[in-house]
Amino acid sequence: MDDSDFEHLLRGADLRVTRPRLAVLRSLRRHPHADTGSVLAAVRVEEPAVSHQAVYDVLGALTDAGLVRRIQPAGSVARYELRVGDNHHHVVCRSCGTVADVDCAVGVRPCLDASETHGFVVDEAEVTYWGTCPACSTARTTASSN
Amino acid sequence: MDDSDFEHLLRGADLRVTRPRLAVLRSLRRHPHADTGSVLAAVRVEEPAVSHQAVYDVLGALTDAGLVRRIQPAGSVARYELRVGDNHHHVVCRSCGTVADVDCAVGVRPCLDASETHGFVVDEAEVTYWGTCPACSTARTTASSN
DNA sequence: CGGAATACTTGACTCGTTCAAGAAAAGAGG
DNA sequence: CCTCTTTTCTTGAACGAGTCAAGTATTCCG
Repeated sequence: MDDSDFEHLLRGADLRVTRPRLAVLRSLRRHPHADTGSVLAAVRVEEPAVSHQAVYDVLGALTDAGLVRRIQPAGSVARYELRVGDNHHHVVCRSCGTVADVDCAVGVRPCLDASETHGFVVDEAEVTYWGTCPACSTARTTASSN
Repeated sequence: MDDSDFEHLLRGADLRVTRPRLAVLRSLRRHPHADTGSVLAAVRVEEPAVSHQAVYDVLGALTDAGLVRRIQPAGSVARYELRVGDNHHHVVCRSCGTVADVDCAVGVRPCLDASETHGFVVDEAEVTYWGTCPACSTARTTASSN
């Protein structure tokens, strides 16, 4: 994924190619699962004049176009990632909020066939694994052994 | 689940039995998946003097004690339900936000065994099904056929 | 019934996100 | 290359769920 790929991605989605948009995409390539604030900070390293509203707009437009995916684990602000279309899932650390990708355990569309959905037409099954990340596990063990 | 059950539940969790707490529990019995605002409104029907902060505190205490479960689908405010400990899941309507319960499709702990969790110690797998509820499906079909 | 601990009220405040209006830039067509 | 229309960005204010803090009231143990 280099800049010309990003450009094609944008044009393919009928979106204009702008410096803020390229900067947001580059930032997400470097920092998957970044929240809006982090994206804004990263963007401003290369494009200091970009407004926070522009980042919200860009992330919204990219999400609507399907170029990025928005996730929002309970208790967290919105986070974004470039990896789309492969129905992967996420592990979230209860302690520090860190997010990591998890591939599908059961198959291509795990758990998508719910037993009884009360007449809902289901189009996506999102799995969130909750637990403790390696760093927080270590910290906790170390602390309790003192 | 009557009031004396609620009372035993609270005492069993080392929580004092108070009018606001009973009112919150009754409200959740009547309206599963209610958000804080709805709970507050329902509580005030019977207990007009209860503050919004009290409802936040009560819901927090009940959640910490494991008496209620907090869910928060992306884009929604926090919602609460009395049904705990059975690892059931939820369908959420993309259009109106309505939530319904879904029992486990695969077994008791579906998808809990993620293939590769990057060293995370996973203790829960939360599944959120996204789709369209019956009411919104009907509305959409009707509108487009005009 | 009295006293310590817990729970609630009040009111201010934070922060992620959205709204609105006008200025700037992209890119199609000439 | 230039102009015009549309989209995108800037600026600045506002919203709302949730939290913080200090003081008052309630629960319930002994």
